[in-house]
Amino acid sequence: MGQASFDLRVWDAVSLIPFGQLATYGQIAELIGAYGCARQVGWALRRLPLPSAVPWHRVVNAKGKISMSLSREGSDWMQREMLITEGIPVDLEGVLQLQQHHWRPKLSEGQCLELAPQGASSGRFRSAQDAH
DNA sequence: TAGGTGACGGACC
DNA sequence: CGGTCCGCCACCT
Repeated sequence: MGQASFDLRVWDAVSLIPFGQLATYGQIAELIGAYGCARQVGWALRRLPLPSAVPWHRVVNAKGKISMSLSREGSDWMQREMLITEGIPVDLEGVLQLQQHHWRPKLSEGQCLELAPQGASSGRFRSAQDAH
């Protein structure tokens, strides 16, 4: 059950990203109180059924690139198309101008999620180092 | 069951 | 800039 709620929290956070803006995997992890779990955010998005109303395409890696991978079976290229349609230029390597479109969530928005239930606490996510 | 592989990220060179 | 390592942990042999 734990994983399902983690996925929902990720999808909820991603849904907050405004049109035309971008967030990183790590940023989403931090937003839901799972600092350091960027990799799992990627898995949660991988589990998102497509097509979806969740703006999953607005999540890129911290290097300012779309994470390209054959294992994505084309969703990476779809992501590129969707971002371009939103007015965010992306080159053929998946590189984009993260700084110019980076979403800076307002404190109030983040608080809503940080206070959200952390699931039945399977103890899977570090808490000791959350003191970031 | 052990080991390899990532939709990650940060440190370091 | 690029490349390597490492911590992380879900998934898949």
